[in-house]
Amino acid sequence: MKRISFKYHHFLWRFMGDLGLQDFFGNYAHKEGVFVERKALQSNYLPDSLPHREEQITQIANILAPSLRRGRPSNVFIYGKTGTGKTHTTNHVVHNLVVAAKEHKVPIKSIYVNCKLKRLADTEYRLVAQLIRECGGTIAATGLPTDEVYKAFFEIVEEQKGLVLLILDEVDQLVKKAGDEILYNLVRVNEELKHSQIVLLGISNDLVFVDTIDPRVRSSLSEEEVVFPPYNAFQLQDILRKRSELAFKKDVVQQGVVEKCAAYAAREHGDARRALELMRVSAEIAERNNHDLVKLEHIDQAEEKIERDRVVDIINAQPKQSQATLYSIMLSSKKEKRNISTGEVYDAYKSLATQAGLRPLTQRRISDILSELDMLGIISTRIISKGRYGRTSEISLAIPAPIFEKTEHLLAEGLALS
DNA sequence: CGAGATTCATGTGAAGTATACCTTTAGGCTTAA
DNA sequence: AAGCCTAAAGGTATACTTCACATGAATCTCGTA
Repeated sequence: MKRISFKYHHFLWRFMGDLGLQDFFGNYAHKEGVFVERKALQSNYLPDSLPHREEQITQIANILAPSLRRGRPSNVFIYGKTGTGKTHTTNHVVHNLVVAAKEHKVPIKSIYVNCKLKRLADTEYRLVAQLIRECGGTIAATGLPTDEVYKAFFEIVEEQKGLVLLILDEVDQLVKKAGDEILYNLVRVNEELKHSQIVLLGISNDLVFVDTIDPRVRSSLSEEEVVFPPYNAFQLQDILRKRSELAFKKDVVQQGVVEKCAAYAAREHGDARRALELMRVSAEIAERNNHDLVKLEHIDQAEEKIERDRVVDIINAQPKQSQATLYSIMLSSKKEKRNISTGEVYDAYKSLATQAGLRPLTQRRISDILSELDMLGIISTRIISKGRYGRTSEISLAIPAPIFEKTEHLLAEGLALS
C-alpha cells in the first residue's frame, strides 16, 4: 500500500468516493456494533472515578494539598506494578489540584513525562529537553551542553513564578539507563530557584528501585511514599463492569466474559490496563466478525492479537541493527531447536548484515543489543558456563510460535528489501 | 581421588572515535543613509 | 556604517569500537591415599 504512487492513490480515492466509499461509510454508520463509547476502554481514557483507589487518592491529595496555601509539598514517590492505576490516579489528583489552584489564583503547573518512551526521554539530555518541550519551549535535539539545557529549563520554570509539579512516569527506567544524577540535579534546582519551586512525583514499577539510588537523592526524592497494591480479581471485575457500562450497548457482553478478563489480568499481577485492553480488543474482534455479542472465545483471540501487536510494535520501533540481530536469532533458532549461543547469533548476524547492506557491528555492541532485546521481553537470555568450553548466554525467543511467523516475515521484508 | 590450576567463549567496564548537530564568531557582501 | 548571510571554529550527545580484564564450571594436572 505504501508503495502506491500518489497519483494512483488519488485515482483510487476518487474512484471509491464516487462508487463504493459512500456506501461503505453509510453501511458502517448504520451497522449494529457493540460499542457506544469505545473510548471508555482505551488505555488513555481517564474515568471520572477510580474505584478501589480511594486511599491512594487521599494520600496523594493530602501530600500535595499544602501547595494551595503556597507551601511546598514534599516530593512523592509512587510505587506499584504496571496497571495498578498509578499514572491515572496521579494525573487525576494533579488535574483536580491544578483546577482548584486556578480557582484560587494560585500558580501551579504540572508537567508529565513518561521516561519509558524510547528516544524521547531515556537519557539525561533528552529528558530535560522533553521537559522543556512539554512546557511549550523549543530546544535542539542534540548538540547543546547539558548544562545549557538545564539552564533553559530553569528559566522556563522560573517564569512560572509558582509551583511546578514534575511527574516522572517510570523513573526507574530512566535511572537504570542514565544514572541517578538527573534526579539529584532536579532536586538541587530548588535551592537555586527564586520565584518557583519544583515538586517531583516519581512513579516506578520497580519496588526495590529506591534502594538502588544514591542515598542523598533517596532522602530528598522519597520524602513521602505511596504504594499501589495490585487489584484483586473482584476489584478488576468491578472496574471492568463500570467501564463496560460506559462503553457498550446493553446486553452485548456474554455471561462470564467480564470474569474471564478479570481472571486473566489478575493472573498477571492485577493489571487493570491489560484487563481493559483485553475487553476492548475482544469486543472489536466480535464487532469485526459481525457478532453482536462478545463471547468468551473472543477473549482468547484478543489475547493473541494483543501480544502480537505488542511484539510487532516493538520490532518496528527497533533500529535496523537490532532488527537484524533479532532476525538472525530467529533464523538460527529455526535451524536448531535448542537454545542458541551468542557466538552463533553473531556469526549469523554478520552474514545477514552484509547481505542486507548493513555495516556489521562488533560483537561487543551486539552483546548490548541482545541485552536490550532481553529487557524488551522479546528474547530471554541466561548466562551459563560450559566449563572447559567457555561461557555464553543461552538465547531463546520469548515469542509464541504463531506470532513468530508473522514477525519473521516482517523482519525479512524490512531488512532484505531496504 | 580430590584440590587447585587451566581454559575457553564470552560478559562487561572504561576509554576512545566517528558522526551529527548546536552556538558563536568572524569575514564578506549588500543595503541604506 | 549597519545589517545580513555564510563558513569555520569550537563544543556536545550518542552510537559504536577498541582494549582490557572478569567470570565460572568442565577439564586437566599432580600430589596423595
